[in-house]
Amino acid sequence: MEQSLPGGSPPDEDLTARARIRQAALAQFTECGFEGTTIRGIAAQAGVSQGLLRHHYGSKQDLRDAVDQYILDEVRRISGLLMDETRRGELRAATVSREAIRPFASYLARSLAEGSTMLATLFDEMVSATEQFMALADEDDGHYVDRRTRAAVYSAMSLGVPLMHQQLSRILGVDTFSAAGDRRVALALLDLSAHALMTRELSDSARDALLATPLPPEA
Amino acid sequence: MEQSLPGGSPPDEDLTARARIRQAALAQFTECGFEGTTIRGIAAQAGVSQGLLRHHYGSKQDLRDAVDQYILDEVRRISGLLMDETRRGELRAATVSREAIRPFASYLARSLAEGSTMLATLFDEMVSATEQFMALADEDDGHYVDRRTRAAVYSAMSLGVPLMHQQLSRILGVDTFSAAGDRRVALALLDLSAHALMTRELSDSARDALLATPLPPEA
DNA sequence: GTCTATATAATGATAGAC
DNA sequence: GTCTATCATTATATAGAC
Repeated sequence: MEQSLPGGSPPDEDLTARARIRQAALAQFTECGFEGTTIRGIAAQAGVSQGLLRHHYGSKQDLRDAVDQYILDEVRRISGLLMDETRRGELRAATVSREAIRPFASYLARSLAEGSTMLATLFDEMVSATEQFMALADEDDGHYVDRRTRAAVYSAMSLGVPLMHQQLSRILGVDTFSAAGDRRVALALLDLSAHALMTRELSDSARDALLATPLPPEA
Repeated sequence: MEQSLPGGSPPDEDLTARARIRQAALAQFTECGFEGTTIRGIAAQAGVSQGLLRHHYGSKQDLRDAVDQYILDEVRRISGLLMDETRRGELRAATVSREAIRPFASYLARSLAEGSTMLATLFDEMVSATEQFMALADEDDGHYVDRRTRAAVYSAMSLGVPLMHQQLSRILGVDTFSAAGDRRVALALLDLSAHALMTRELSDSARDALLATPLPPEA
C-alpha cells in the first residue's frame, strides 16, 4: 500500500548527485523564487560544485524546467491516487495522499504564480477536478456565474494557502508546513467548504449592488 | 464623494519625479517581484536616471520599504472606507471602494507572499475584519476549528486570486485585472460565499477520516 | 534635483584538468 | 562524474559635475 509515496522529500545523503541537485533546486526555488535563487546556492545546498550542476542540467532555466517536469510527474501521480480514492469514498486514504502532496504544493503554487506554462496544465486539471466535484452537489440554484468560473476562482484561492505560508503560520502560531499545522489548515478548509459565509439574502443584495454600478472606463 | 480615490494609478507625466519613481517601482515589483526587478528598469520606466532614483530613495531595499509604506497607507485608507460603507450597508459604495483597491491588491498579495513584515499588519487586519464578519452570520454549530483560524485561512485564500492572475485570466478568457474581469471574479467570490461546496454529512465524514489518521512523524 | 561616469560586487556561463 | 579556475555580463552602489 505504501508503494511509492515519497514521505517527506528524503534529505538523504545517499541520493545521486543529480537527484540532490534537483532536491536543492526545488527547495531554493520554493523559498526564494526563481530570480532570487542562485546556482551557487543550489550547488552549496546539494554539496556539489557549480560545474557539476552545469554538467547535469544545462542553464539555470533548464534546471527550472527539469524541476517543473519532476513536479508535474509527481503531483499528477499523487493527485491521481487522491482522486481515485476520493471517488471511491476512501476518505482515509485521501488524507494520506494529501500528506504526500504537501511537500510539492508550495513549489507548485509559486511556480504557477510566476506564470509557469509547463505547470499550467496542472492548474487546468485542478479546475476541472473542482468543477466535477461541484457538479455533484450543485442544484444549480441562484448562482451568479457559471460553474467553471467558480471552480477556477476556488482553485486560485486554494493556492493562496501555501503562498501565504509565512503570514498564516504567524497568525496561527504553528508552522503550516508541519504535519500538525497542515492538518489544522485542512480542517479549516473543510469547515469553510461546509458552511456558507453569508446568507443568500446578503449575497443577492451585494450582487445587485455590484451589477447596478457601471463599469469604470479602463485606464 | 470622489474625494481621493485614485482611480487607476495615474500614468500622468505631470507627477513629480519622486512619485513617478514610486509608481514605476510599484509596477515592476508587482510584475517581476523584488529580486526580479532592477533599478535600471524602474528608472527607465519612470523616465529618470539611476542617479536620481538613488538621490530620492536610498538603496533598492529602501525603495521597497517606501513602496510598502505607500501601499500600507493607501490600502488602510481605502479599506477603512470600504469597511465603514459595508457596515452601514452601503453595498453600492463598497463596490466603488473595491474598484479603488484593485490596483494595489496584486502588490499587496505579492509582498505578503514574499514575507513583508511591514505589510504583515495589513494581513492581521484582514483576518480580524473577516473574523468580525464571520461572527455576524455564525451560529457556531458544527465548526471544526476556531473562528480566527477560519478567518486566517480564508484571508490567505483570498490573496490567491490576484497571485494567480495569469492562470485565472487564461482559464476565464478575460484579464482579471481589467474592470470587467475583476467584476466576474467578484461575482464568483460572492457566489462561493453564499453556497456551501459540500454537504455537512460529507464534510463530517472527511473530518472524521482526517482525525482518525495518525499524524506522520515530522521529517 | 538631475544627470553622467565609474567602482565594486555578484551572477550565470564556460573551459579544461582529473 | 566531479572538480577548480576564469570569463563576460549585469547589478547595485558611489562620486561628482551641472
